[in-house]
Amino acid sequence: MLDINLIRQKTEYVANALRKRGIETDFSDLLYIDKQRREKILQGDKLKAFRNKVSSEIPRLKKSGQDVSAKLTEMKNTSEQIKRVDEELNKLTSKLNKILVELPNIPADDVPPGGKENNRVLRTYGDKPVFEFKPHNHVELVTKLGLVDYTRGVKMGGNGFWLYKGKGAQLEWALINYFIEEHTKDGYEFVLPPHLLINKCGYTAGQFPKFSDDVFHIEGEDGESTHFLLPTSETALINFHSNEVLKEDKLPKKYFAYTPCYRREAGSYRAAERGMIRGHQFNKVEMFQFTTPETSETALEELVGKAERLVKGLGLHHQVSALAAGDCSASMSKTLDIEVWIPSMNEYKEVSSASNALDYQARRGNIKFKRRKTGKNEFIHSLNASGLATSRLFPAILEQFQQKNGSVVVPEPLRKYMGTDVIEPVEN
RNA sequence: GGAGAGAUGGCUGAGUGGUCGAAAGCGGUGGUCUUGAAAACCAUUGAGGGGCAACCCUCCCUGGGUUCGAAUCCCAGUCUCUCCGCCA
Repeated sequence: MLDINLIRQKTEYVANALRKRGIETDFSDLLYIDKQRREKILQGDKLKAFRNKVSSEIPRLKKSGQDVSAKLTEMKNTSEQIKRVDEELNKLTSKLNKILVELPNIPADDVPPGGKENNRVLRTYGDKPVFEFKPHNHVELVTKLGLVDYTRGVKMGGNGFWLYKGKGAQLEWALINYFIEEHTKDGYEFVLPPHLLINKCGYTAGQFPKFSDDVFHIEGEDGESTHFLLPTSETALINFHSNEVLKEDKLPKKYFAYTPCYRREAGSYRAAERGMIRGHQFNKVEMFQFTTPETSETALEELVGKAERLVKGLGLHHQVSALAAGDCSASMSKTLDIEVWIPSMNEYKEVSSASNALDYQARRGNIKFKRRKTGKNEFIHSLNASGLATSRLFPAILEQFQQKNGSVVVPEPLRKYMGTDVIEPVEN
């Protein structure tokens, strides 16, 4: 949520910033409602001040034996007026919020304008592997190696689901273990949150109301959505401290969570993404930080650095990109992606997205900290970064580390969890 | 699933129609004392909003209602806790 005061005071600045996302906003309606609303507040406050004044006089007058019936009638009238004004005020407030809630975050100054095509590659690690044989794609590899079963996955979950088995399940779990170990070493606190969240959580994260259709909803007896399956544990973690006032010296708060992520991905099927590039469920470890406003920028660098170290540790060729404004999700002011090379697709695919939401989510979730110096409560800044999502790493590992004989070399950090250095083909 | 209890400031906890935004304690902050610290003592200490300001308004789980006036009374809902039953 954007600050209405900012929109009121720097209307052009906000409009220009949102233009970078490719959004044309006309704030005249919003500002008009805002003005009306403040007038209503003033009107109501005056009436209430009057009511309070007279109400406190009444018991005194009664005690001294005076007749107060005229005042009582007058106050009844005043109270009715107040009720009417409050009703109008409520209408204006919800009108205002309805608009405000749908506005996306303002892109940071150093975020390039435009859409995907303006994403900038900041740096690249390693080189594209060169094969002296005809390399297989990951769908062929997982089948030959018996790691992932698409047919049986679909028997259970339907289209868009797969299952891991044998060494595949172990490899998947090894990745998660590797991440957990690294984050724990870095002092992040491990959280296993609920996977079903109440709708308020989606609102705080910025997922709702606009992108409510992207997630799986759970309906109650009346057919209304009561919960939803989290599309990323960010949605859970941002709510960890909702409606709390944190102590400044306890910041930054650093967490990480492991959960599967559930997404509808309606209409996003692409033949090029068959395999495990895009499914309704995938595993992800997510890092999260609550920081003071002045430290969120360096926190973002820390998160990107951490995610990058994990990919480097696996020895995968990858790049880091700065997303253009239009490619950043609505809640985020700045996003850096880490993309890993998938040889068969001839493409880099996202394995981590690190973002700074500034106070956008904090406003929605009412998350503050007490500034020691001033004693005032301020909104915290929230940041999140995948660390990492497995569903693209798995194919990348198989494809980048495949051998001529069809086996795959296990990245060093995973070997202790796998109990093997190489995954060999199996009889199916 | 059945029965009961409860929800008040950072925390504990008083308050059952009118100087209650709210006692008291703890905690926090500042100070006195001390070589320093502790203890003790003194002072101070909720949040949000409107207004240039003086100042005013709102908030005692949420939403309605009664009343001139509600933390306090009534209705609905949410959540928490305890006990019983059932189940992983």
